[in-house]
Amino acid sequence: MNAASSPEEAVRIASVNVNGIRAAYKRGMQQWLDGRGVDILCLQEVRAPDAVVRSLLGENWHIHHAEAEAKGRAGVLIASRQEPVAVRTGIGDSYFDTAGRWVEMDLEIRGSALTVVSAYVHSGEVGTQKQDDKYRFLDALGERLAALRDGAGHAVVLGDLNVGHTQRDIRNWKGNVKKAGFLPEERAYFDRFLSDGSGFVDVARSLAGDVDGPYTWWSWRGQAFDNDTGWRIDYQLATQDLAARAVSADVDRAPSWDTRFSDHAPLVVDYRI
Amino acid sequence: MNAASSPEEAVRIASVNVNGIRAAYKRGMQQWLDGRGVDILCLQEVRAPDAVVRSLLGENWHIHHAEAEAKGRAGVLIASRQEPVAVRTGIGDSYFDTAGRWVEMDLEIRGSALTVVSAYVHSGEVGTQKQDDKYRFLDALGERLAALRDGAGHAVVLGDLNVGHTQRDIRNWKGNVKKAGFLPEERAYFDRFLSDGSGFVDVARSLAGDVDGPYTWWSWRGQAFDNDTGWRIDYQLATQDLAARAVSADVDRAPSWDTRFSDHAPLVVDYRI
DNA sequence: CATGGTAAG
DNA sequence: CTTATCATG
Repeated sequence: MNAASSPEEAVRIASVNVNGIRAAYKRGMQQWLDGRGVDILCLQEVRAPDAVVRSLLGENWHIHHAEAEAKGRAGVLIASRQEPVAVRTGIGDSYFDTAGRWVEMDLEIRGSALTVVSAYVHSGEVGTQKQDDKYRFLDALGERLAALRDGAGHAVVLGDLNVGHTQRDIRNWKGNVKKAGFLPEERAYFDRFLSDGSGFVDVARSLAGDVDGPYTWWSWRGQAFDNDTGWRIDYQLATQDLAARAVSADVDRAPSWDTRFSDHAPLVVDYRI
Repeated sequence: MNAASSPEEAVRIASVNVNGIRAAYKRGMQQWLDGRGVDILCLQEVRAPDAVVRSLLGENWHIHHAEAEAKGRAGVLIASRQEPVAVRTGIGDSYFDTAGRWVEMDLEIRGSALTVVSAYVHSGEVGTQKQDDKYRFLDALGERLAALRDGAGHAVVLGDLNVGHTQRDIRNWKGNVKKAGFLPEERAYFDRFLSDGSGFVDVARSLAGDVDGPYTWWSWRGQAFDNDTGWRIDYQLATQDLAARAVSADVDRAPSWDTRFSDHAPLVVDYRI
């Protein structure tokens, strides 16, 4: 784990799929947060009513939270130490307006405009409506990326995007080419999202280089965590100028199975703004 | 807790609402059973598939188990160390044939015929269908008691009958006169079941005498267990001759909250047959 | 293998 | 406050 506060002139942004914030807090998420000096905390799969979320996170945040219509499902939020300029809910396709999968926050950081998006893409399941919904959501995500790229300020779209982009992003890629999360059609979306000219950079991959992982999700089942049989499906996709200002990207993999507070690990990036 | 095996020439019959046999085993039911020398074990609210039940109880029982049609609900069984002469499922009213609330086992104990019934009466809820079902089940129970009384051998109808008979059977009877489990109409059934001429005796009451309790159920909530705010709703109703042969009736109240394996305590009776 | 909601107790 | 099931991940 890194220093307890972000470096001078840097903003620390963390993305975590908490898989139920109540369970995560029971398992020690607060201790992680206390030691991490996060400026902007972005969560996915919050799975709790707003009042519960606010009482868990405490008073010292400006929270923008979008619950799903279905109780106990999905839910995304952005919690900022600094007051936001604006907040929005919804990816632009009204079909997803009550899905609890997309929130945006505009901030002004030392004179620079920054838009942060916390996103939770569908898990999907081949041959079901869920997979259709996932593609439709990814379509909308592509459109929103283009609009953000064409905007004035910095932007970072982060969260659980539920797709492994390349063979380096999944431990057992050969066994998963027909599974939701590593389908060729899903991966092609990410080829487009991250192509030259897309205006966006996969910050963790850019800083880690051409290596396997680092993974951000491991099944609870079996020995997946202990064997590091994981998937890199949590991302921070930053506009080019912002990505160039990223000085570190860390996956806070827990030291052991029983110290995990979620099946996902936090992805923490420091941006020098 | 009593001696580890039943006295010579006595048969030890235990009744327990386990509130889910899997949870009960996790909480240490096996240790209770190991130390108790039970000859005939009668369970209610088993709430598990037959294969799971048999693997938990092990090989050394003759088990007659009636699951409910609805998975994870109700379920009663009788497990005997000795091979039964016959087994039956169902109280006689076919409406309850798949309810998982009534099983019978005929045994021959040193030349005497003994019928054991494990019963799980509905909890009921005032003003709902559940209360109607409870009364209908109690009607059938009354008819079956009469038939057993008129039969040749000994009989004991035991289990979670979900009614407190008298003011001595509920800690807070005044607060519960309008609650299912202590309604005048429900209590009147027990007046009839246990009247002179009914042929049946409430063994635990008969041996305990005119005292408060001993209770057999305490809500999981609050301090009900620690304060002994309980209900006596688990019974062994024995035919007169058999009841006269009961030498002890013990409620195995756990020493502390966290050593309970169910919200009900076992009711263990030794019959000198 | 975990999450939360649910019906039931 | 606990049980098991359920849909979801």
